[in-house]
This record gives sequence, structure tokens and C-alpha cells, in this order.
Amino acid sequence: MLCHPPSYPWAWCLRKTLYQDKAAMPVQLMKIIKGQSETPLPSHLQKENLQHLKEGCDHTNKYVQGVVTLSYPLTKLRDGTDFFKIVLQDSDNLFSQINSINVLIYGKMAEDCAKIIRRGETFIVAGFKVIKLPTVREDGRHGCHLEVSEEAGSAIYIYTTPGTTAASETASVSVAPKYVYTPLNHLKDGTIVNLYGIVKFFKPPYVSKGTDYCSVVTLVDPSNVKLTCTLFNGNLDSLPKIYKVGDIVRFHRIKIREYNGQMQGITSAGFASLTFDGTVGAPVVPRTSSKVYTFMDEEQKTIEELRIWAASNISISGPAARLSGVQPMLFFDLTCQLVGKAKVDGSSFLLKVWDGTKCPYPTWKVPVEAKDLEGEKVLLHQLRNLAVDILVYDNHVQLAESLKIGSFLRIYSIHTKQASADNEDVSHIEFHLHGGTCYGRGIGVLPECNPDVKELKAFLESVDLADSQNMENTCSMDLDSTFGNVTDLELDLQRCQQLSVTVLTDHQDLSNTELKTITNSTAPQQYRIRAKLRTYKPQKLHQSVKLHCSKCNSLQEVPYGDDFDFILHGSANTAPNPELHNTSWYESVTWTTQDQKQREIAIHFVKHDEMLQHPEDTLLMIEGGTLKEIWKLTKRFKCVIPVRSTEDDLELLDLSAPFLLQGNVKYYGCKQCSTPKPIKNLSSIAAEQQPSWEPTEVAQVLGIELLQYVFIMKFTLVDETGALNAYLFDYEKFFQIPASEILTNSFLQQKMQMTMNTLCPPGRKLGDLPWLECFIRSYNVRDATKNQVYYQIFDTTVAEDVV
DNA sequence: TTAGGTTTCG
Repeated sequence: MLCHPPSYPWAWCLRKTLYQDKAAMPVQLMKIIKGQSETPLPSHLQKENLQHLKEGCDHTNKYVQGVVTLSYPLTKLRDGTDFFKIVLQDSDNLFSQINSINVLIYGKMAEDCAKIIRRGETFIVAGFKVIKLPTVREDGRHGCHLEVSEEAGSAIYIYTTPGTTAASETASVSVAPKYVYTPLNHLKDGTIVNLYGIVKFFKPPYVSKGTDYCSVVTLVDPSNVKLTCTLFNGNLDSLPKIYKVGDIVRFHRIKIREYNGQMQGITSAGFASLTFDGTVGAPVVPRTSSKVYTFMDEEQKTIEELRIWAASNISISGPAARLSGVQPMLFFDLTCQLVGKAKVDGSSFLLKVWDGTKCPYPTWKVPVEAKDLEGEKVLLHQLRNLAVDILVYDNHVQLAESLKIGSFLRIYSIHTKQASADNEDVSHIEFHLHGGTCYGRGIGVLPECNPDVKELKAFLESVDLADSQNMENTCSMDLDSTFGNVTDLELDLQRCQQLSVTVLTDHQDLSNTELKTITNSTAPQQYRIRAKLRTYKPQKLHQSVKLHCSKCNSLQEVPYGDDFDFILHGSANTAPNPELHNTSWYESVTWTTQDQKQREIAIHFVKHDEMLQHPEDTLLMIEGGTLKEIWKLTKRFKCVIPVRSTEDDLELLDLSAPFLLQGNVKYYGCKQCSTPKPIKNLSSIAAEQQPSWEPTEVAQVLGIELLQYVFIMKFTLVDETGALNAYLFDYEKFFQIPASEILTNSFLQQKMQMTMNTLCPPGRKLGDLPWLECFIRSYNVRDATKNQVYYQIFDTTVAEDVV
């Protein structure tokens, strides 16, 4: 029985208006006087212990009593019947093995209960049906649930505690919300707030380097302000259960701080969250680990409003990727079932998963010893043509190890990589979940009740495993043609037979020459050819990007960001020289960082006509900045030049570092051919009528020989008569992608990989490869010992409908 | 404390 302090004014008002005629009402509110109900229960009813409830037994004169620990929002079943679900806990037997039970309430009773029931209240039900659940529960909840409705003759008695009584007498009077929610544009540093937001980006919980799990969530709300929250908790379950962008969250007691000039959310003591499906029209059911939470009609309305706003203001990703639709060199999220797992080595772990569809390319198999492979052997064998191996690395290993076979997963940002082993003629596809958490890379476990899981389960059950075992190596088969790319395949085949995937930009009058004739001829000459691309190098396309000096004709690798970082660190040891600040052509600002390093930073904004320009037109020079700071500045300003102070002038850093950053591109100078000139030469550009700050112009006045980004690839071309290797040397024309931008633009990287997949589709026999029409020129390269003939592709571009 | 979104290069 409920226990209240005796001093409490017990004569509180019942929510009686709707429920005055107790005899006729199936849902009754009971008044409690000094711990006892004022109105006794009908005398024929006896209390039943939860342990004794069994399907098929006679419970006619029994009642079940418990405290409401959880209530779900009122929903409607398909046939329009109202439905309300609560969880009752037997507070008299809290520590017994079974201490709670689900109560499913239907029809008018559901509606009535939803209006008045609050968590913590004592709930008594008689005239229930006991229904056995299909699966055994392990969470202390009863293996049966109770079904309750007016039609079944059920009766419900609710003892309301004064503290939780809603202010309303009737459901038609709205209840004042207990919580105040702050819009994202009104957040203030140092406050703890409650808020709602739509998930714009998230990292599923991962093991942090400290003691907790971490999840990073970026929210947006109708004020159009974004907030990135960093959430920590030692308990995985206590972090928000976000499954996709567009989900809606409600955070309670999140701390707001300013970080890098922006508001940031971080977990504070007592942080709690609810997560909702963001789909308009989906049931408003919170996902949470909290046993107790508030959720009222007003909040349901808020969710529905946010869903509608999000529908037209948030770009929701397209249809989910399936294995049948994967392309090499893409990052994608996969919803799948785990069928096998194995430790590979200390830093990688294998997950075998399937989604019922077949990957159109040959997929790799990670070699592991049979004894190390966990999973049902028979099923693994049956699924050998459908399941794929995903290798997860580093920080994902720990989470992967803990996954249960059979569970449903969403793996975020899997990388499909094209590769070929020494003993393979055709390349295969590899699936990697690389280390780190960029772009939300990680693994999430989806509950069985998730709608995507329900759909996947239904689909997996419909897959005929006998069929799939017959399709050994028929890679373009697609079990699920509605999701497949049949038309793409047909197009590809047509193209194989006749059209060329490349076109000539000049010399159309030239006729084709067979490859054998070319290799038998002396160089230099020019030819038009029609051939197939059997293979190309490098297969890792990022390795094809080099820096070229047109003066000395040298090629060099694009330096890694680390090198730049190292140089910046080194130059930060030289403090900005105040005598060089604020000259006739630039204005300077300086500050010292607040951290332990007390780093001095100076930024010099180059003026135009003695005035500062708009940031997007401004060139600035920075001393003492970090990689990240410089990167941020490039987002906002036209150009950034990293410099350091000498005694009498500013100077460029070592030429291993970019001398200029513009947009996403780092511009480098040739060490051999550059003769740096004084920085003040920039003032001549600043004095132009409309300074454009073109990299070539900036390089010229600074005495820098600009290195150009270029794609260098080796194509192995074949026709009926022979084969030859031809080099592609392309700034932009062939792929119609600027080589300078590819390293920092994942969209362009995908575009280039897709182009290569069209030119040389992986897993295809030679006869099924498309034709390429190209111009090539032969040339001689002589060294001390021999003369060699090389070939280079020119005046050729990828066909318009390929890119 | 942890991370503070901005893909690996195995």
C-alpha cells in the first residue's frame, strides 16, 4: 500500500468530473485516507500474486495490484481501437524474480486511463485476460501480459498520490508543463537547460579514451540554429538511442558551454533523454532507458510539430543502402543481421553480416581459423554467398566483440574498397569499418521493435536459402530486383557492345590503329585507338594525385597534413614581431591562447584601398596558428597565407608547407624552382582595382613556382591484337574533375571511382568490358643503357553520360 | 577525464 506522511492534507480533490458514477464506470479513482482507501474494493475480489498468473487459469475473482512504472502514449490500432500500454511493478515483492507485468488496455478504457494515469500511481485491475508471450523475457518482467477492456468486463481502480496529481480535473483542461524547453537560438553559456532537437548528425555511442561511452549529436530546431552535444555515460543504455538522422530527441538537464565561439552541449548530472522516430505519422513512442520519465500530450504535440518542420527543412537521406546496391569506393550505412564474428588480430575484428540481398561484385573473405569463428556453422554455410565480411578496426573492436550473434545492427559509414589479390584475375570488394569516428563511423545495435528491423526480418524470412546457394559466383544476380540496379546493368551491357565510354576532343578525322601496329612502330607518333581497359594503376585512386612542376617537370607526392602540422608547430616557437604589425597594407590583430601553451597568434588582414574587405574577399596572413585554426579561417576568408616573423619582415614558412590555402585547396611551391620574394609584394595585388587573389598571381609575386595537382595513372589497354600501357596525365580534362580538389572532396572521389567502375567494371570478363576511344602519343625515354617507348593518353575525355 | 562532427590509406 502507498505510504504518505500523515501531515499531508489527504482531502485532496479527486479528478472526479468525468468519473462520478463509480458503479457505472469501469475506471475508478479511489480516495485514500490515512493510507487506506476510502472506498473499499468489491469484497469478492482477492489479490493475486504475479507469480501465480498463468494463461488459461481462472482469475475471475482476482485482482492484480502494482505501481505504474511506465506508460506509453495512447495510440490507435489499425482498426481504430484506442490502445494504451503500461508496465506495473509489484512494489510489495520488488526483489522477487518476476516483479513486473505489461498491461494492454483497449478501447474506451485505454482512452480513459491515458487521461488520468501517472507514473507512481497504484493501479488495480480485475477481469483481465492473461496472455502468454511468445518469447521468454529475461528482464524480470512476467512471461504473460494482461489484456484489459470494457468489453471483457474488466475493472480498473487507480489510487492517485497527491504529489503526482495533475492540476486538471478533467482531461480537457491542459496540464501546465513541468519542464521549460529552450529553443536552440536562446542558449546561454553556463546554463543547464531542457531542449528538443532534430538530429542532423550523430556518432553512435563508442568507447571513449576515458572511462565512458561517448556519443556526439548535432541538433537543429525550427530556429535553424545548430547545437553539437558531446554526451558521456558509463552505461551505454543511458545515451540517446538515435538510429538515424532525422530522429527527434528531448534532452533534460544538458549543460551549455561555449567552445570555439559556438555553443556546445555536454552531459551534466541528471542528464536524461528521450528519442523519437522523426517520421511524420509514425507512433510517438519514446526510446529511453529511464524507468521513469514524464511524457504528456503537450510533448506529443511538440514531437509532431517538429516532425512536420523537419520534413521540409532537413535533408533526410535517401533509401537505405543494401548489399545489392553497393558500389566500390563508397561510404554507406548498412542495416543487417550479425551471423558470425571472429577476432582477427589485436586491432581488427571480423563481422559476418547479411541483409538478404546479394552484393553484385565478388566480395572478399577474411581468412580466419574455423575455431575462431563464432556463429552457427550451418547457417554460415547456407549464407556463404549472401553474407559479407566486414573488418572493423581499432576503437570499434571492443564494441564488435560484445555483439551478440543474431542481433540486428546498423553499421555506419562502412567503406567499400576495391582491391585485387595476387591470385585473382578480377578485383573484389572489401568492406571496412575504419578506426575513428569521423562522419559518425560506428556500430549501433537496433532493437527488434525498430521498424527497419521488422522490415528486414520479414525480408530475411522470405529469402529462399536453397536458391541463393545455387548462385555461386553469379555476381550480378540480384535477389531483390526492386532495390537492384537492373537498368544500370542493361545500360552497361549496351555500352559494352557498341558505344565508347570515352570521347575524343579533337582529331576526329584520324582512323583507328590496332595496338599491335602501334607497339611495332617507332616513336614518336600519334594514334587513335579503340581498346578496352583491362586494369589500371593505382587502384587506390587517391594515390593517383601528384604535384607537378611545369618548370622542372618534376612530380612529387602531395604532403600529408601531418607534415604541415609539424611545420606549423615549429613556426609557433617564433613569436610574432610587434614591429611588423599594422602596416599601410594590412591590419593586425593578436592574442594569446588561454591554454597552458600560451600560444601567440597574429592575423594580418590585407587591406584594399586602405579598407578591410568582406571576409569572403579577404586575404589574410597568420602567425602561430594551428592546422585546425587555419582550416577554419579558410572556410570564412578568401585566402590564408601562413607566415612567421623575422627581424624585419614577414616570411613564408618552409615550402614543404602550403604557401597558400584557398577554399579546400592547399597550394604548394616547387622547392627547386622557387625563389621567395618579400611578402610585401602582395601589396601590389592588393592595390589592384579588384584583387582576385588567383593562386597563380599570388605565387608569381611571391617568387613561388606553383605546383599543380595532376592525376597520373597507368592504363593497361587491350584490343584483339595486343596490349599496351598508356599513361594518363590529367589536370582536369579527362575526368572533368579538378585534380586539386579531389583529395578534400568525397563527392568528387566517389564520382571518380564511379567513372573508373564504368571504364573498368570490377568482376567483369574481358569480353564484357566497355570500349574506350582514345588518342595516344608514343615517345622515347632514353637513359644510359637503353631507349624505351612510352605512351600517353591525350585529347580524350570521359563520355558525358558516364560522369 | 573522455570529445569538441569533417572518412581510410589496414
